[in-house]
Amino acid sequence: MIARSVCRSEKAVQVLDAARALFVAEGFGATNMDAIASAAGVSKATIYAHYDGKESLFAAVVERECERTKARMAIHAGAGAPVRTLAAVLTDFGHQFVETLGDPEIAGLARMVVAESRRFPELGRIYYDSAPGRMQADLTQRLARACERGQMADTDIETAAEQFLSMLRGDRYIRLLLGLAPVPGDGRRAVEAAVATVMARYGTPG
Amino acid sequence: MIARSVCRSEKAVQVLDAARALFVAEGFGATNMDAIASAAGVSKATIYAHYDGKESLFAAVVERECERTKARMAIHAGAGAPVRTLAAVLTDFGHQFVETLGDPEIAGLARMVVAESRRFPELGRIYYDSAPGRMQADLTQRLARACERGQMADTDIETAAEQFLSMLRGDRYIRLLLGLAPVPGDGRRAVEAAVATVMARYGTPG
DNA sequence: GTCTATATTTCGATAGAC
DNA sequence: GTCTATCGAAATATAGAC
Repeated sequence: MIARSVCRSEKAVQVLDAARALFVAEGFGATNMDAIASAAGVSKATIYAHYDGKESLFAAVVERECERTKARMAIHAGAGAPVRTLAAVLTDFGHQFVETLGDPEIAGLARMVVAESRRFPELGRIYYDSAPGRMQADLTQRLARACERGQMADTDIETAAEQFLSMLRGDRYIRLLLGLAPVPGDGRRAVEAAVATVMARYGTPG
Repeated sequence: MIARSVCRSEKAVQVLDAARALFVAEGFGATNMDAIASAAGVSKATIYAHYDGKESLFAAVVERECERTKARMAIHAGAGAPVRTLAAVLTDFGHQFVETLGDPEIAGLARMVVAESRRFPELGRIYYDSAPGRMQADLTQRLARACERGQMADTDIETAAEQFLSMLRGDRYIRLLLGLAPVPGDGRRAVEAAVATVMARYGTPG
């Protein structure tokens, strides 16, 4: 399957980049097509030659960002010993996840999609499947493998994954969505605390 | 201190009610003053007689909703025995909290504030202090009392409170913000699981 | 495909009568 | 305070030349 981005001309990509920056910074309603054209270095007519209109352009921006996010959110397995402790797996995963959450591009996309999910309901679903749903699926799979190794009590791993991800998000996620300043150093502390709690509840004594 | 709402005339309240419904349903950008006037049964000029403009009206709506939310989010202590187990306190708190989250008015406010927090940064702070921050403070206080009774290990109760609240929100909260359909029965399950996890980590053996 | 210039609509805000 | 009627700006979208 060929990604649609490859099919886009150079100017079309410039438009998409400029639109992304403005939509993320100002929101859909507060961004106008003149500003996008100006930022992209093209005329408005050129935008309309490539996209059906403002709403269509917005959808294209979100869909491309979701594809990018999938790639950026890929959590890499640690390069340590072939078999690692559950705590090590969770800690590694947690730090990567929290760092990703703090990324302005990732956070900006989340805010933008939440902001406009009333006007574009289908984009909410696309985003959910690309980011939160994907992390949930990824972590659940890792926990399943830990179960097979006897590192976890044989419980509801879906719930365990959701709880761990939720604790990693914590208050930080809400504050991010609201545009409030992050508490420095908060992320690392949250990872350690979340790992400790998951281990206390789901870890095997051995 | 006298609440500002008491000072508002009847028409001003009609406007506020109509504006709330439309802003929540359509967002700030997609709502126009004609629609608000029409829904409120007044003329546009009347709106401008009571509010400085669209942005000012929006701020008034959010501020009033935050005040209402404070009242609706008040979690009532259980009317059971004078001294209750930690698990009972958490379960009671959790069910009330999850039910509140599912309330369309509460959820609608959250979506609306997140959506417009770029344009109105100060409203993000007001909302945070009224709702998530308030719940965090409330629960922390309850945990402090549980500590004094020896029902909890003497650990970081701020973190314990944040973890519990985060697990209660879980995926539900994100789905809510994105306008996705809730999973039925999901809330009750989440409460039980969150209580079990907190007890495993922070509960005293006794 | 791309540009300049313009058409057309929508919408926030106001003037003036009562 | 409230209404009807309207102004004027802003913004989406398009026409027509190159």
